[in-house]
Amino acid sequence: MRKFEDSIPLKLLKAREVTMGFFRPILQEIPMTEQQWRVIRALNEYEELESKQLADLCCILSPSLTGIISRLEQNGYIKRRKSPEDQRRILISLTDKAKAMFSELSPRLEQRYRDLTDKLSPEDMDMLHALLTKVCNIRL
Amino acid sequence: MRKFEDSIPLKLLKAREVTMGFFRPILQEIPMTEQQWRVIRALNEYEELESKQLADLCCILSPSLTGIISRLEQNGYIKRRKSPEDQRRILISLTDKAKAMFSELSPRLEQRYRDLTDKLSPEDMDMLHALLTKVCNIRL
DNA sequence: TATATTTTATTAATGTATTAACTAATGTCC
DNA sequence: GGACATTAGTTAATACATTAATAAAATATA
Repeated sequence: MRKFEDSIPLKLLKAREVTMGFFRPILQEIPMTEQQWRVIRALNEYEELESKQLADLCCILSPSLTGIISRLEQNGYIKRRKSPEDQRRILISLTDKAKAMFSELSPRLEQRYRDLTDKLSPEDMDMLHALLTKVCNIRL
Repeated sequence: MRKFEDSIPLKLLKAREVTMGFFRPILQEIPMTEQQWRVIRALNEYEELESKQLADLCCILSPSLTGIISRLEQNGYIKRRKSPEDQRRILISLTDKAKAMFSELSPRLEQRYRDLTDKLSPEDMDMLHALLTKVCNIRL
């Protein structure tokens, strides 16, 4: 039988832990959780998003996102408005404060990302991206 | 600048979500959380473990493990005793009830694991294992 | 040997994960 | 136009994640 440590889900978890170790110290300075930062980063790229789109992109379930959104709003990092066409939908975007914070933090985090990816060869990185994409597209 | 979705940590998270989707329905029948099952699986393989070893193997932080252990104990799945040499350490092992439950559940979960890994070629699986091992060994 | 330091495990406080149940708005069918 | 199902978002309940602080046992040091 396969060994405990040879499980793909467990190795994915550990790998993620290792990689997040590169970024957590910087995020703590704000402080900002990794989930909050994921939301900020997605909104920085897509300007305005519905709650569901945000959940999908960030890999966060709706009930969790509800709390994350409201905390980010309390801290002045995001704005919310109802969609004109569909009153159920909520449209979310960054405040100027969030954009400023993003500009401050982003370069340092990008540098860390380079530090991280530099530990693997470019070929390994490409292969890793490709394999993870394949895994993400597996359907039960 | 690299796109939001191209982040390795995010892809690791999504890949893990996809893979866990194969097992969650079965664990829910007990019910048993994925963290609890990870602890059960580790103990099934190593017989008896200290709390810290368990945390390391399962990739669970000590404060989380404290709660998981006590819940598993309440449900009659694990036993705990103090280490004779070092009164700080706690030694944890499975009860007969847990071993029986493991024998019941394990074959179905192993089948799911095969279903999962069969979606990739053996070469891709080997490559994925190798790359994840490399990532896990990266040090800040 | 008394004190300081380190280590293991826990507690506390806040935030997120997961499932189920719920509300409200939209869409569908007749 | 009203009963129906569908969808987006929230609430509730329980479990886990993360950091900091703590208590107790072992170790190191003076």
